[in-house]
Amino acid sequence: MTFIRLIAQEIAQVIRDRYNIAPEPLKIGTPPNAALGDMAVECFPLAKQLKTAPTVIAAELATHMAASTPPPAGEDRLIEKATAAGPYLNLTLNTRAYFDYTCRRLFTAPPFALDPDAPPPPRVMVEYLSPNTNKPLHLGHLRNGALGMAVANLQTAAGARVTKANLINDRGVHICKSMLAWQRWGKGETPDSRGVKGDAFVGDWYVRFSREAEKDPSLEDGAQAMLRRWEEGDAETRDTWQMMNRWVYAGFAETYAKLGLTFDAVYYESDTYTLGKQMVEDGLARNVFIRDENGNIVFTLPQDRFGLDEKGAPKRITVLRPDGTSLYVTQDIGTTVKKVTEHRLDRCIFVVGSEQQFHFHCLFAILEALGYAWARSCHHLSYGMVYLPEGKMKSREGKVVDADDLVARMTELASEEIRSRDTEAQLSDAEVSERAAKIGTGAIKFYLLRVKPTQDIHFDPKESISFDGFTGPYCQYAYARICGIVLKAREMGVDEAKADHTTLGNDEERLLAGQLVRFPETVRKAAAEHNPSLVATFLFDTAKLFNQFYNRHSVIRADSAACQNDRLSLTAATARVLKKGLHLLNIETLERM
RNA sequence: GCCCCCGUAGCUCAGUGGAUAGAGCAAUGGAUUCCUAAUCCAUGUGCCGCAGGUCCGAUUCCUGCCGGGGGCACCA
Repeated sequence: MTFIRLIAQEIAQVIRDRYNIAPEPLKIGTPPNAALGDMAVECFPLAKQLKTAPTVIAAELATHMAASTPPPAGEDRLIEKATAAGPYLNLTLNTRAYFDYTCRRLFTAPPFALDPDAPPPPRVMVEYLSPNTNKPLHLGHLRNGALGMAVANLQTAAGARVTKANLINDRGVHICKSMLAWQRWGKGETPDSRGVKGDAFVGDWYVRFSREAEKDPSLEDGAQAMLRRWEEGDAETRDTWQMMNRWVYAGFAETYAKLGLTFDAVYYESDTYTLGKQMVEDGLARNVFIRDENGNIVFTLPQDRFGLDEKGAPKRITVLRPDGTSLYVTQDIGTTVKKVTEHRLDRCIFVVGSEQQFHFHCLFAILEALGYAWARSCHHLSYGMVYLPEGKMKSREGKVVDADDLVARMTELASEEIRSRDTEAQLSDAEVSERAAKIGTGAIKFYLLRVKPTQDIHFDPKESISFDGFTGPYCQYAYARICGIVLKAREMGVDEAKADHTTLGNDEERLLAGQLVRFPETVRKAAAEHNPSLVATFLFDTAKLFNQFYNRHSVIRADSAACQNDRLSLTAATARVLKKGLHLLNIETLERM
């Protein structure tokens, strides 16, 4: 049971005592300043329920609590004092119970510890990244990857059994373009012979194709012809395709490793693109689909959710062409059913940009019409675009922020920063690059996750990404600083296991505890809403509250041994929260910075 | 035309049906004999896009409008 729920429970009991009603779920907030108390109960919902002014209720509850019999000696009540302030009931918590919970029990309840009574965990697939194999990853993929990993981690924390999937778009005319350009102008070069990453190598040929095709439009026909040869299984075409894809995968693997992107299942569109046709045929036989006047098999979109078209007729989408060739949605029908069946999924989360919202609305409506009950728990995690100052990124023109370049640049910046404070040059090159990698990628991931997914991001490469303020490194730094304190304090014999938390209670300590105690609810909410930015802002606030505490109070130089132990205990609890939270965002922690 | 997202401080963004709407950046000044100054403290600005409606109370919910972005299948 989380701390906030314990508080709510205690208040609910008081309300039952006083009014003989079962209150609606209570909202526990924080008073505007620490002097008022640790937590606040809003009495507005009760006012509605009891048909009494909220100010009267707050006052009556405060009086009732003051008059009630204290618990037996040696047993702590959570709420020590309750004061009415207008429509609010402000609570001052029992110091010992408050900090004991914060420091000792925060991770003993869901979402961090399994509830023995919980039903079996749902099986959830998070599908993310979904790169094309004709070019390297760019900033948009970084946002997708950061979101996918964080959402998967949050689902796991919330008790799900998660499978992370990557559906690689390894076929199609865009890949043929890279192949064609390489065949025509590549002179047998390879990534090795040119000394570049395989994905960058293939991407260069894609850009080259686009440039050449502007001068010579017949190249487009050449790419189409190559796609036909690919579909016919032409050996030479397939060989080239496999070789170039292998180069790309080798490049991707390096990028994944740098960013900590991992997958439990990989699907290739070359395997799945013919799926779904049979399901469409079956659906046609069951009248889920109809054949239109042009011979297309079409699906009529439910009017209640999709409205009507400009002519006032129900909207339709084609799910299979007259010649039996499939479409985007055809293969997604097949692929989704395959994934759900293979992994016995209860839910599917698709991390894909907002420009594909219509597609997923259609896909889910079709799956539902086909009779799949799980279709209702499919979710398209739609996120906003990443813009550059000059507008939308365009791979064709090479107008993108390359993922590897950005990682390299941020890592280099971090590295300079580390060296500038390593004045005695004691750090080895290996140590510097290890720290720089964690800080550089941490900055990027935090930057991409700190805004809610629906928000577009305007990325300014000139300003780049900062290490100060609302950033990943700020949170990492607070953690590293704590590690320094813990190390030093332990050397001095300070022992948080001996803490009884009775010496704590100044404003900074209370505010910090009030923050830490809300971590489980924050994680739960972030998981439920698929919104990692809630965790990012929470971590920043936590680090900030810690820094404020740090600035005014010393652990090592505390007045008494008891206080040293208590403060070390609170400090260590903060470290656990920061570490867990950063890991949820797939950001690494460092013990020294 | 229809659908989705966004509109809050100079900039980038949080936020909530309820206490005085907050952070970061940028600017200015200050703090280190002391646990890491990638830190902390102080100083300012807001018709919360506009107009209605619901409500005891709306920046938050509803409707309409304005502005920006994305999408509207037979490309993926």
